[in-house]
Amino acid sequence: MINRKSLNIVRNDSYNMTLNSQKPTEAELEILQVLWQQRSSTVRDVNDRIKEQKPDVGYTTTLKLMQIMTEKGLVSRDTTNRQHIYVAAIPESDVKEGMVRSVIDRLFQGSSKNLIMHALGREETTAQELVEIKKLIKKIEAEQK
Amino acid sequence: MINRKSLNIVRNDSYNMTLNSQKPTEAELEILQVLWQQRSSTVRDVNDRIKEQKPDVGYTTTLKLMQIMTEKGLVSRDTTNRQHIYVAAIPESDVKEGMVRSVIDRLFQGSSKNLIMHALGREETTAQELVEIKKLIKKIEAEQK
DNA sequence: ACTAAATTACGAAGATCGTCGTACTTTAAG
DNA sequence: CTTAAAGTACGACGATCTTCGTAATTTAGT
Repeated sequence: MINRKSLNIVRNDSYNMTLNSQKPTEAELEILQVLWQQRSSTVRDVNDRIKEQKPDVGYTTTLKLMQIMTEKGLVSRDTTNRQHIYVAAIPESDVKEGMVRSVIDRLFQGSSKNLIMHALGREETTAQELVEIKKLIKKIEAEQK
Repeated sequence: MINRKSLNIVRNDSYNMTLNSQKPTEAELEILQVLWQQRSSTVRDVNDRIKEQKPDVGYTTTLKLMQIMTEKGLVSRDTTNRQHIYVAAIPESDVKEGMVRSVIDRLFQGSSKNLIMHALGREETTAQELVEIKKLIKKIEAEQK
């Protein structure tokens, strides 16, 4: 009677323990975007930037989020001065890779190719971009030999 | 004083009203996967399938989820017989497209190409697959002229 | 016809997330 | 030194998601 739920929790916990750094929440991702772009920022900076897209986000909301992200290890901060200076603690590439892989696994049978084919079919790729993609493919093919 | 929060809610509501059909939750997505694959299923069927991956999911959990999904319009069901028969009410392609676009917008500067380049760089594409991709590119290039 | 098993309906609990108000602390300006 | 402005800490709330227990209903087998 103790098992079902607690087992689930345990499994999910360890699952997230592994993937956590790649799975920020929606709001956390927005903050990380700013930090990746600016290299380091104060809460004020981040909040100003986010307000450009979402004008109604309160300052303490961003602050609280960033404090939680510190606990989670998503960001780290320098608290020597009054205005804490935050930096992302996980690389953008890891998050990108984690999210892309998640989409591939959940919707494209685990196949990169399936995702690529889908993306190509979106009618949003210009002729120039197709050339660049072909170039990359050639490079990969060369390496595979 | 009434505004900040309520405005946010309104915006998010209308936002979701539009995207809702493309944004199932995690658990809802798993159920939809089964329905897309089987065309139609009972709750029992779906639950059995999900248990293959997550052995601890209770039957009533799946049932409740599917009832909620019915309210949301994500699935529809035939209730003439005792065992209700469920089918997905939104096409897999819409959900795929919605999620791919979301990833592109949030992590790849809105550029399909950036996502494709990233996916290509994952070292998981075989030579054969690259050939197929090139074939598709050629086809698109032909259409673009 | 009766009981056991299977099914549906539904309320409620526990988690997480995003939100903010408020209290406290620090700094800077006069 | 006092005070106003700006920053941090933190508790709490509402929404949403996932979970399950329990009650009510239907079916099937004997």
